[in-house]
Amino acid sequence: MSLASDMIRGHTDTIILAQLLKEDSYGYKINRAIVEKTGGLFELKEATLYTAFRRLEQSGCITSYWGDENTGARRKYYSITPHGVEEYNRMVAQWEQSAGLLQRLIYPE
Amino acid sequence: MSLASDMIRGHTDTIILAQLLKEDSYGYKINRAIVEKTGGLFELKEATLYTAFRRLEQSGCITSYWGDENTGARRKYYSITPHGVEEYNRMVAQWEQSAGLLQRLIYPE
DNA sequence: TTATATACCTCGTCTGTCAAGGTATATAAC
DNA sequence: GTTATATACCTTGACAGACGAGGTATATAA
Repeated sequence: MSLASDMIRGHTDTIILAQLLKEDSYGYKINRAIVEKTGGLFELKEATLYTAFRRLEQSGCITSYWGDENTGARRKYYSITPHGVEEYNRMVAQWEQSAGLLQRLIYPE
Repeated sequence: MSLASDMIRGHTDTIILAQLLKEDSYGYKINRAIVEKTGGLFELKEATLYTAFRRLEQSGCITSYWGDENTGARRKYYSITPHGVEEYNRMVAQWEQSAGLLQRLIYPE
């Protein structure tokens, strides 16, 4: 595992939920958006991405439906649920808190 | 695992090295310093702490020696090595980069 | 002698990540 | 026609870090 991944570890769900706040989307597109936003510095590995979708759907944070494209590969779309929005807000608050803690901890004195 | 722990995951080594930059120290004291610095909001679990010491010593980032207390429980002191300092600097840079990436990723738009 | 604080350690489990593999559709190149 | 690339989904098995639960030992205070 790369160091950057270890740093992002635990935030995968938050990142995905953030993408879904704006509009429904599907795995491939979400990953492209992440790569673009970070200027190619970060991407979610496919296995990680689809594991996260399963986890989020099981916990009621997202729901899914198949798109009705009549051309190209099929797409599975995801929607964020009200519970997902709550969880998102909670996770962002957690991130802000733990980022603050780390700032205090990783610099000497 | 608590959410906060998952956020800190991967930063344990950096936190420990940061403590050792100032002076040699031992496990129990390092943990107390962390609890104090974060106002009790975070602590390293003992199993995590001693796993990290083993990992850091094996990778040449720290060395250890037994203290010569003639009272109380024995203490195992750790020193950061030049290689450990390098690693620390690398990890801090990584943290700063990934914190920036996350800022861009966890907020919509 | 019982409790608390200090101080160290290990074992086994859990969870998130990811390499490696797979399937299927559409387009462009040769 | 077939080979390559892009799109788009998925699963399996292994790995690594975190940690609950247990253990050992010393000193002091109740």
